[in-house]
Amino acid sequence: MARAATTSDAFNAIAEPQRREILVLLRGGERPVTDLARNLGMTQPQASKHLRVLREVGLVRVREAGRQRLYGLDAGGLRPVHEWVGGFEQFWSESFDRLDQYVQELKQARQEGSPDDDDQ
Amino acid sequence: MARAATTSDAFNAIAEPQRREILVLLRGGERPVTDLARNLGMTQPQASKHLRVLREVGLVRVREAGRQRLYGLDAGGLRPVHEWVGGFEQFWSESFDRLDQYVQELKQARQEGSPDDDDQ
DNA sequence: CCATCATATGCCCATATGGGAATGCGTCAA
DNA sequence: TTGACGCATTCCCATATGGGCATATGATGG
Repeated sequence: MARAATTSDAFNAIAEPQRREILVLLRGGERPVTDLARNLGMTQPQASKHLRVLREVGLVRVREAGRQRLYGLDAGGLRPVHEWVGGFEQFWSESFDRLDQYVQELKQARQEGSPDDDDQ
Repeated sequence: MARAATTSDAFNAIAEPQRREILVLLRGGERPVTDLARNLGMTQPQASKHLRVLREVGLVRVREAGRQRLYGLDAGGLRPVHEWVGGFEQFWSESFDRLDQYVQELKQARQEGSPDDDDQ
């Protein structure tokens, strides 16, 4: 096998720097392909290809607008990534002495978060 | 060019499922290569290769222990990933209560970004 | 209906990947 | 010293990538 498909995962999709840049740009609102391409200094076909990957993974969404296709952010797919990485937070917070504080923050985050609670 | 090197980035390193599993296992403490390989159902050479990538990106650390090499987590490198993805949190948390925070970040992003912008 | 703009695709290529298998080493036990 | 163990490295291979370029498809304006 070769490397896993970029479209297999949000993890794989955001492994590409340019795709990350696209997502960041889209945070500012919907944009047509050409606009993205210009702003990121890439050719239109390249932008289209990256957008396709992002679309297949469900990180962006398209909306037809005349002869343009407006791409918009659909960040839901990033949530799993955030959660997975978050599972390591305690390991990069330097002092293990403050483990209790960590737990507190966890609890607090829980209160703020949606009422739905399940843990991994 | 082909795809970016897996060793170029924490983003790229964790794009591989098996590498993610390794990291999760290491959360439980240091482990020798063979142990990891067995636990994850992969061959020893495979484990070694993955560990090498993780090492080069700085996500794991080795410690010589007799004829074993104990690999341990060094999660610091995951922090940037967590932060980057966290920048999208407001977009998947449906509560608009945080709208103000969103606006703030938007402003900040604008300052950082190039002033050049035209619209469709 | 035709010229043009906005996108998506198709091709070709160089590259690095992850898998498999074999092997090179350093370390420890007898 | 010899043999077994633990791990890293090297080769070979199939695959999909991202880049560049040309072109097909669609919608728009005259």
